[in-house]
Amino acid sequence: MKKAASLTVGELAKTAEVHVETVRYYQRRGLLAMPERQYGAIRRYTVADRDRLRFIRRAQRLGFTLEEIAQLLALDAIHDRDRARALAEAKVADLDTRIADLRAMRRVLVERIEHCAHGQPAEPCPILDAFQHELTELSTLEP
Amino acid sequence: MKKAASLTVGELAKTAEVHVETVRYYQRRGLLAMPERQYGAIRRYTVADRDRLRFIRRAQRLGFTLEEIAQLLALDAIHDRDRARALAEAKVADLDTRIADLRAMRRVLVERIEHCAHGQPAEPCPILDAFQHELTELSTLEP
DNA sequence: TTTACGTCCGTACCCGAGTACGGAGTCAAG
DNA sequence: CTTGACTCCGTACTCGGGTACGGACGTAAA
Repeated sequence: MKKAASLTVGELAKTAEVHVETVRYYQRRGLLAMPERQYGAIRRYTVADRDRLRFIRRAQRLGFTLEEIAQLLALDAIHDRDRARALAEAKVADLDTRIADLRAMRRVLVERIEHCAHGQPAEPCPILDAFQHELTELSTLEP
Repeated sequence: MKKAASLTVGELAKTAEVHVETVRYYQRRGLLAMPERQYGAIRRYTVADRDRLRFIRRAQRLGFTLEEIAQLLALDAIHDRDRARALAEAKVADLDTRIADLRAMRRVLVERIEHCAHGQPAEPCPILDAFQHELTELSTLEP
């Protein structure tokens, strides 16, 4: 059986695989709430905090900035459903663009690898020549 | 008819949509060669430089760091075919992971949008609750 | 109840990826 | 042959996303 988890900042950081300073930094940025300290005691965190922290890290790996992640997290709290949906839909469109670009890049890379495997050993393997020309029509992400 | 292009750094920057300082920065980082100046004259660039510059920007939008891009560009110059292929294959694996993560994120977001559209207007639209739990099994990118 | 380890907090520092600045040199059009 | 725009180059600054440091306080186990 597991107790209703109450974590110190160090435990929180460890289970979410970040440094304690990072937790504090996210709190300063408003991405994470700072639980009240009881009677000048140390702060206690919950598994919800840990999940939120993990979510932030995943989103970051996917290329979202902390600013964008703050927006994503804010959807949660929005009671204006239309606005929440619109924001979420914009994020989906963003994801679609990224996925398409990555797939295009992958396609070219694989093609070049095969080409390289079948070529004459004497000549160099110009894996990137193709990039110069074939990726020209990639859709552009918003700036 | 087009003349055999020879660009100044300003023209180069403009056609690749970066700032002049960025060109200089990439040269310092070794991503871009610095053409010789003839007799203390100003430097002249070619369309190949422009293409390389554009490639760098595209790769960057896809989430590669300048360091990684330098590696990608280096594949071009490698005559050790096995090594070039191995590097390219590692990049493909990296792309696969990123694509999978983005798709997982997209799936969850779309599902939540639909859920939100069908729910009772009175309750909040917890678009992100799902993220907390359903994205837990996302593959992790290398750190 | 002391000792060792953790928390709390401010402040300072670091790295990646640029951006800005300013003085001297280059070049083309008038 | 001068004027105005551009180039060259070093150095300094910015901004996002953290890391490191250090002194004072909290807490659990010996």
